[in-house]
Amino acid sequence: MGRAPCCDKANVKRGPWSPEEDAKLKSYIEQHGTGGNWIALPQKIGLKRCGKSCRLRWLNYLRPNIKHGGFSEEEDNIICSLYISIGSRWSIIAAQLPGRTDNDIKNYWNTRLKKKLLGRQRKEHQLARKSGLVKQDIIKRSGGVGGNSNSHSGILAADGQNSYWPELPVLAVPTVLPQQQQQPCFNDHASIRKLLIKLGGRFSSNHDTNQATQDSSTDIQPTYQVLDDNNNIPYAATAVTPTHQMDEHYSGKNMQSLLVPRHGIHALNSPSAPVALSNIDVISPHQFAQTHYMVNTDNIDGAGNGIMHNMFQGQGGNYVTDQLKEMAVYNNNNTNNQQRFDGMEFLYGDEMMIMNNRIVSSYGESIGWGEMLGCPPVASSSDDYNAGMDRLMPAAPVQECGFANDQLMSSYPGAPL
DNA sequence: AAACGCAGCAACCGCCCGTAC
DNA sequence: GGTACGGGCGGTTGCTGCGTT
Repeated sequence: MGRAPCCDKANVKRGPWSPEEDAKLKSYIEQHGTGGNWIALPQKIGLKRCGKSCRLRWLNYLRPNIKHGGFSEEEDNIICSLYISIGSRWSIIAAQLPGRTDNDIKNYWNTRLKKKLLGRQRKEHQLARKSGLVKQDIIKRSGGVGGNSNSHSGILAADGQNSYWPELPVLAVPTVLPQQQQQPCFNDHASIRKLLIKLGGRFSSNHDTNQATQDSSTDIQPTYQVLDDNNNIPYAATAVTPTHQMDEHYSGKNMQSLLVPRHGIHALNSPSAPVALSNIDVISPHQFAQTHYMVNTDNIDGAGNGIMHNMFQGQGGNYVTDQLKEMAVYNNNNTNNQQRFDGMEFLYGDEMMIMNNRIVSSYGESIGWGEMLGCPPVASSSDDYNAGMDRLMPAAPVQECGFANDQLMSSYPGAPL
């Protein structure tokens, strides 16, 4: 059944907004708010516009504190990191960048970042061809699945060099897939994400491509925790952003406002990425497994306590909270796995499917979530989970594990409800 | 100087989801 | 439980300005 249009298209004005229209809309909303009904709003103020159009105009342009253009390197990195994690969910990405709108970020991605990425990819490809044999040898010696200790590398490299993105574990997939011998095709999210992973997320011009090709597979770097004065782990942007390069928003006095509140959202046992839930799984498969699902949503205060409020002010606390809750639990739903797995093929090759919670590759192998991500496959309780994580990452402290609720804890992939 | 092509961005479109009835 | 409706979102379109030929 079709839907009735939200407005009479014949009688509404379309196209660019005039200053007069802007002024009308802005002054009305500032005085009266939206009244909870965008459809009725234009009639109230005598605008011949569709309600949806008014909403967009307000959200993307007239709303206070909107920033346009001038994206920083840090913002680039955050956008790319989140793109890897969650794909083109621009509204969630926008929630991480104060003053940015989803539309702005979407446009920026489509018109600039993607091209920037392509430019780097060409360089990478040339270098990869030169160093391909050497790299394979190093991967072989470094141990492959599980035994690869670089899978929980940290925010900063041991030598103090920036490691914008933590390294990803090298999985025991065929080292060179047929597709990888060709120029990648960037016609879908998955391909772009694969490239992002391959590049290690380094978009900064001060990162030369040599560095990029090396540290994605060869460096074994210690983990650094960035803690605040109260031994809390600050905002997850540190995972993608060296502390000394963080912009003012994420550093110094503002850092305090970004701290995860006690008993709030916590990334469990995440050595390098203390990930506030909203940052989801910015980084490594370890973190993808852990931070994505280990969420004590009971303690998320949608009304805006602590980090949630500070990060999402103006976004509607409950909205973001709900988004995050959704992400925290989705993996319990097999039907969602396929959708959510889109773009994660980089973990196990291009051809794969999910059968009974196991990922089956085109190579006839089957691994569980936990195995694939280097995590305990099943945690039936918080103790089990912690034990498993201790085994895997003994050096990584558990910060404020929010195990107030076993149900949410069990949303770890493969865990029982 | 004119024509053309391209990049950037604002706005629109259509679908999905949550909610009220 | 089914339907209608509004809000929200991601994808796409089309306009504008700038650079190149």
